[in-house]
Amino acid sequence: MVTTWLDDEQLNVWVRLKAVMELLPSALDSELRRAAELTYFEYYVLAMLSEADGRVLRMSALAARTNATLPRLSHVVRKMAERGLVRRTPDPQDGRSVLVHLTEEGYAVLVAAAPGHVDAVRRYVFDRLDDEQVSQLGAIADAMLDRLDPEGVLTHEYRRPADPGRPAG
Amino acid sequence: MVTTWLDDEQLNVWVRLKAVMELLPSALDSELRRAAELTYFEYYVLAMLSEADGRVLRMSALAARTNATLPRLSHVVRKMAERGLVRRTPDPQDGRSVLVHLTEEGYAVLVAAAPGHVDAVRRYVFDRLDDEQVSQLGAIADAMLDRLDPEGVLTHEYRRPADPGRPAG
DNA sequence: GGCAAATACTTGTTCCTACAACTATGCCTG
DNA sequence: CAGGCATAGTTGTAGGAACAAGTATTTGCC
Repeated sequence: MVTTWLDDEQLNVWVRLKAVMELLPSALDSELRRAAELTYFEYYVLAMLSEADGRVLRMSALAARTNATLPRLSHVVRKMAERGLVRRTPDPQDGRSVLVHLTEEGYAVLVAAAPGHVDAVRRYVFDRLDDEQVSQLGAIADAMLDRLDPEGVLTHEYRRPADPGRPAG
Repeated sequence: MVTTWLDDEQLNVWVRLKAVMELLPSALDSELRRAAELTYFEYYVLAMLSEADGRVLRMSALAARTNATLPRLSHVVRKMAERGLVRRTPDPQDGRSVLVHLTEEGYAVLVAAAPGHVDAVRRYVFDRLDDEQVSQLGAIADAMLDRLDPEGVLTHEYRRPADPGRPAG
């Protein structure tokens, strides 16, 4: 371990980055709960399913895309199934696996929630950034992800030219 | 509500920013738990106290600096007091308030944990960024904080010229 | 083809956090 | 110098996530 301290500018930047990481997710979570009775996490479960072929994913694939542990996802999906947002079926290919399907109702809930969520993302993130800063932020995030997620599990296929599928966000 | 969709680049950047916000805090939390038996939150409780005059803060001031609710902080501080990391005393100025003091032991734990934590921050955040990107990131975070924390409660005094106090992180 | 190991999930427990209700102290107003 | 209101914390309860253990299915190997 090298124990080099951060210089003053780095320390300053870190304090602000840390503040953003604490405030932004909870701000978005609040808006989703209020407007759509969805948690931030549940929203992205629906979003990931909506982007998948046939709107179906196996539990483990869904867990990877949402950065969830399997136990956590299992509990959440059970409750979402009780609400009718998703449906679970056994995988005919592999009896150990469970397929999670996005229902019509779940898709409708996502479509209803998406504009408000996207609007919140714009307000909090993009409104005050010019085009150059947006592309700078992309490069910076990429650099960090080299260390944090070298496999690109979470960025999925978003490191290639953008997937225009809607709704995403 | 305006319901403008994000353009492709914005969507791409958002996916990556979101990934950073999910992975980075938990990566830092893991390292602190492993190396120092401190949560990310507890570490910053100690850090905020260490930077305060006399290494003392009132509960409400500490809650503001750590972005915690008072109930949450109350529980955590009670446990940290049981471990001997902090000490609580009534405020002679105001009988409603409680002063939280950093103990020598708490300071020692912070000093022992800081190098590893700072090292992790460097590895995950700064190592792959050049000086220009660091300053870009500072400006970008500032822009977001205009909306997220207009009062600057969390950035405290870090928007002014850097406070060289060590250890911070 | 049968046994061991690996995979894919589920269930149960524990810890942590948020929200709500409560207590105690200080302030302010008539 | 009351009575009412605001402030500062604590405690209790309920929901969410992490970790550990258990179940079922498939795969690999002799």
